[in-house]
Amino acid sequence: MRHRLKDVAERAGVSVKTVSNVVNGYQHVRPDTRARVERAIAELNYRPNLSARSLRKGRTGIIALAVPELDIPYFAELARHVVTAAAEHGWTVLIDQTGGGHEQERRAASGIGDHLIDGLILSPLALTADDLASLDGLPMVLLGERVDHGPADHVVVDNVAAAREITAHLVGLGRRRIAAIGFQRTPEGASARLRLAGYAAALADAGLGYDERLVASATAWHRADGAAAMRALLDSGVRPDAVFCFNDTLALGALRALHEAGLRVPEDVAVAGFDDIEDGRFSIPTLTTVAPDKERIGRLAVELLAGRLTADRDAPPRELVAPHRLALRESAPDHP
Amino acid sequence: MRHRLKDVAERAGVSVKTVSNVVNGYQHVRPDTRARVERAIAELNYRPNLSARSLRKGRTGIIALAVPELDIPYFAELARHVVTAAAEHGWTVLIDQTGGGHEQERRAASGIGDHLIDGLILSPLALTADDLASLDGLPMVLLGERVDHGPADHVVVDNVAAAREITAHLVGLGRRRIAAIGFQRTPEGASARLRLAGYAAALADAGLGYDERLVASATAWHRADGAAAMRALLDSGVRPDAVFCFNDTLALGALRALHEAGLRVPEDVAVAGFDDIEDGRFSIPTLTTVAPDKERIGRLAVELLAGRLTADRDAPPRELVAPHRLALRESAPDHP
DNA sequence: ACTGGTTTCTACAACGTTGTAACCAACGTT
DNA sequence: AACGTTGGTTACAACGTTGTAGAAACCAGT
Repeated sequence: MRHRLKDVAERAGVSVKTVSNVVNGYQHVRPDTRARVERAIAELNYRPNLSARSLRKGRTGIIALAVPELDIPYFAELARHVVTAAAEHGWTVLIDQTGGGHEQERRAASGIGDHLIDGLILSPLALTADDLASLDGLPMVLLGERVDHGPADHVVVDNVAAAREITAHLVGLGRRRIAAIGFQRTPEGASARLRLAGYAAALADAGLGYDERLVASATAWHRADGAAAMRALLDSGVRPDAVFCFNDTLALGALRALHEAGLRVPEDVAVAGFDDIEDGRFSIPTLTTVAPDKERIGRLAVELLAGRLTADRDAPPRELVAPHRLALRESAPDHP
Repeated sequence: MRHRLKDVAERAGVSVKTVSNVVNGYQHVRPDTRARVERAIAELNYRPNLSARSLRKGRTGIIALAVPELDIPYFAELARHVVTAAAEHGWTVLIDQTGGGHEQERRAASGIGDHLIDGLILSPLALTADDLASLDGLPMVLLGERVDHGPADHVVVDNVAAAREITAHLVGLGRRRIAAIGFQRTPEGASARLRLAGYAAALADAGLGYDERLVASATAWHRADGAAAMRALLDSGVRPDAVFCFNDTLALGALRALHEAGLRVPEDVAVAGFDDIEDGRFSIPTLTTVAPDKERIGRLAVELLAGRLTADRDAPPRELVAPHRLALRESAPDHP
């Protein structure tokens, strides 16, 4: 049922290579030859065999996007943008879930399907600079935190600045006991550390002391963890009047815990998140958050990868900063 | 930097095929030969070239999962389960977003990367039986609605029964003016039609009339559509005391619209959804919903595909029904 | 030593594609 | 008329792997 170049060639009465030339849009083919070949292709419903093509060319036309979890909305939204941007380059995107595990990220980085992908866009949680250094040269772009100036391109948002801005916004609302949810002591917590730094900086800017008891950690960044952390804060008796959660799912969990505790948002406690996921626009109350430009992040990542794949294979690693803005909604509104 | 079987063979002092045998776990290789080859493999960090392997074997080891949108949480969650189940069969899953468009689904079904994937799990919105019939034989499993007994395997949930049960639950709460959100007149609305049928059946069971004005349509099934439909219902003056939304994101949007209208859930209006996405466990209020066994759906789909790929290539198409249950939460609680 | 069977290994071809080099024909230029 | 140039086409080899067939070595059991 599947036909090959040879079948098309026989039917069109030309050589195999001529058919190949037609398929690949080679210029110098006589119009009537081209027409004959195209008719044969259509009649046989010929489709090129990509395995053979990529064996021959050394390229597959597939890039991989490896994210910790697809059912974290931020990554799902990001995936859509990467797929869109990649499509413009004629690439198919293989989406891989690493689960955030160290070993799985290593596997992803070391080539997933082995020679199956031309490049990788990786959103690492657990990968270290050593890991990266030990990998043979699969062109790679990292999203999120830089892995200590590892040897790969990066697309980042300015986590410190963003966290500082949104914390400052809470300060501007007159809040004084501002908690933070999402700290992680583990090596995976690179983003957490940066966001905490921004939070602390904003407090210092405002002349507010940094109170360790207001900082709650969260192993993962799911809704359940946010709810648990919020409950812990409330139980500990440190009566916060605002919370900055290090991502939106944490914040949605916190909203839930506050609701269960009978506290009003934003009147009693203002809540802010990070990521600007779709849910936050419809939650009750809607969620104030840092909105990274995900579309831009996806596009920049694809373009960096495109660069690696064509021109500057051994250019020094670049780091691009994607813009962000604050999305002020009900949970911590524009003015007090 | 990339090595081939030949390089390993030379280093180990054996033939290329022997290395291939070692790599593929062939039994009859002398232990010391095997050890020598394995050392050479490790020293060279050899990785098989999957393009070459699949050209030779006619199999790639990749299956594709094509869903309308990844940032609809239901599909993201489903994707995770499919990936997990596929991994147990040694398959890599290429995740593809069709956008729900007719043409894109056709493209996905007709082979995405062309010879690149061994099989396809497709969650179609717009595909018709004619489309399927016209496709050459890529092994395929369809999720969700059957496409009018098309020639492919299916994994479904019993939409009519599930919708009937959850509507009956609303009836059981004493609600009498039960609205439905999510109807679609387009060909894409197969699920919508089944769920509407279940809704209507439950009303009939309870001796309640079917009132067309209580049925709101929604082009897509996003939060924004749910909110808009809910607002339209409220504005139309048909004062519903319950709403069955055809999926959870619609329901979350409806919750939002009810909140903005100053109505209490469930006191004034009970709300039920369909899908049991993570969000619904943390929304305010938490969401009563139909919980299809997504883990099972993913697993069944992979196993049907496995069957197609090995034994029964031309067996008659099978349809498997995945179980579902009701998850009763605050938005339409257990008892009135 | 001879048989038949198994284990261990190898040479070769083939999977379907494209890059290379080479060919012929037609053309315009000297 | 000889020349180079370009357009259009083709034969061939190669990409890295594995299936096939078979050779060589080994092992009993006579």
